[in-house]
Amino acid sequence: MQTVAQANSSRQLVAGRGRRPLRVDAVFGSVELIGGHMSFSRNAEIYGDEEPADYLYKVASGAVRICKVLDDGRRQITAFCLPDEIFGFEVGDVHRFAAEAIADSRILVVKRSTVVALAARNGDVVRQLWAHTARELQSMQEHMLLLGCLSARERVVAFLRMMAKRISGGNEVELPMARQDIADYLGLTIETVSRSISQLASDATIGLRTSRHIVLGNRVAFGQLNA
Amino acid sequence: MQTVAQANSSRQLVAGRGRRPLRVDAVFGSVELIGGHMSFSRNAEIYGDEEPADYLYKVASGAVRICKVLDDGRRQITAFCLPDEIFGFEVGDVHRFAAEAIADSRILVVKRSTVVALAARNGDVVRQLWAHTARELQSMQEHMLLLGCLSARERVVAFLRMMAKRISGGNEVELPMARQDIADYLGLTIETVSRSISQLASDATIGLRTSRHIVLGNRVAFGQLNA
DNA sequence: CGATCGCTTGATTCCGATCAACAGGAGTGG
DNA sequence: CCACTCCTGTTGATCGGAATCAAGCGATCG
Repeated sequence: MQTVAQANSSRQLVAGRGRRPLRVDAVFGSVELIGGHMSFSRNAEIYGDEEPADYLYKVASGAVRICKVLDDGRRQITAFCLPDEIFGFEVGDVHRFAAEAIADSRILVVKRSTVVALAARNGDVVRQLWAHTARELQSMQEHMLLLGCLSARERVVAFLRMMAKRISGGNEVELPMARQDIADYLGLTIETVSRSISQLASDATIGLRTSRHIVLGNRVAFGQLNA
Repeated sequence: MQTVAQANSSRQLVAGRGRRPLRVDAVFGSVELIGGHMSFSRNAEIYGDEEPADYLYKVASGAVRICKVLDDGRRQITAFCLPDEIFGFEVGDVHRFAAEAIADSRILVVKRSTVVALAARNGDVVRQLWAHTARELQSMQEHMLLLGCLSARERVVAFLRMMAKRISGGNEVELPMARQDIADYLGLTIETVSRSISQLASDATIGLRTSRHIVLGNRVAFGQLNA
């Protein structure tokens, strides 16, 4: 991990002092340049709910879940973060949700103070942070639609389609997360997720190479919300 | 509705040219100064899903629902907007959800281009927009927890507590929305909402002055997530 | 006044949760 | 190596909470 002073000199490198203003991705694309990196093994906590938010993170490899657990053990996963994606930056100074590694992961880290200092001087950085928050907001809204309206089967189909799009862009996925994580993301139980996937497979709506390796049929790959 | 030129002169007024930088609320607090206003009757659409996002709105009186309807008629309300609250500003140029008046409402309106122009020149404006988006994100995440984890009764209690806090700050609420809106917000049916409220009343967990006027008992007013 | 709307309540159905058992690896240690 | 356990995922049986279907009530309105 670097000091703020070192990060500041990096900032000038990134900003290209005296040249054009920072372009989109100037911060997020350059996390590698100004931060350190850490490794987390499967199920390790990256940060906890209510902990101070001192860092900004970017997935280098592996995958991360953003979640919160209620007193009685019920858990909701609000998002999965895949390679190249950013997480952990809060407007306040405390994390509202926890972040945990789904698989063994390498995570890039930048001090929050570095980003804040950057943002204080450069409006484009703030614009990027804002745009990033707005994209997160959008996917949360989509997810609320899923949680509020869709049946179990529909949720699983929507999930598989989304993961296929995000991970491979095609119609074949290697899921990085366990069934329990899928269940907690979709607001279902592990049994219901497993059953839904089995039924989709026996419908030939999807193909199951292994339990984690799934091939989407054309209906699922290109259809609308309903399967 | 004013022109951009007029709005720009307002900007200088608000910014206090040559003085301190814009304070928090410089944009949102001054919507009255730089925009127009419109009236909407109950159930009127303020803007639709997929429509161009040309304006930023602020509730003067009444209340608004932010929602999306699926092809088959299933509807999810993602948020309610109460007096003094802002809605309708998107990062992209298209609305992702519709906005409709819940009750007869007066809505203040500012052209998006005005805000964008302001933001282009003033970093604090961007910071405010970002902070606003971040607050929205936070409440969406809380709502996902509700939709993914809570039982019907728990959802209704959480909803009543939230509305009481937002509207009166105390333990008594006059709900501005119909049961159907509550149901679509909580991911339940109207019958389940009605039944839950009736049961809470017969438990003496809440008091029902009228169907919309609700008094929260101390357990509900100050308790945690579970009722 | 009938008609519509918002809300409530009752009866029944059904989807997903729960409880329970088991199969296939992966890792561990003798 | 095998026996062992642990972990993940699947499947079956049953239960229960919320959805659905249906009816009725009071208020508001044309």
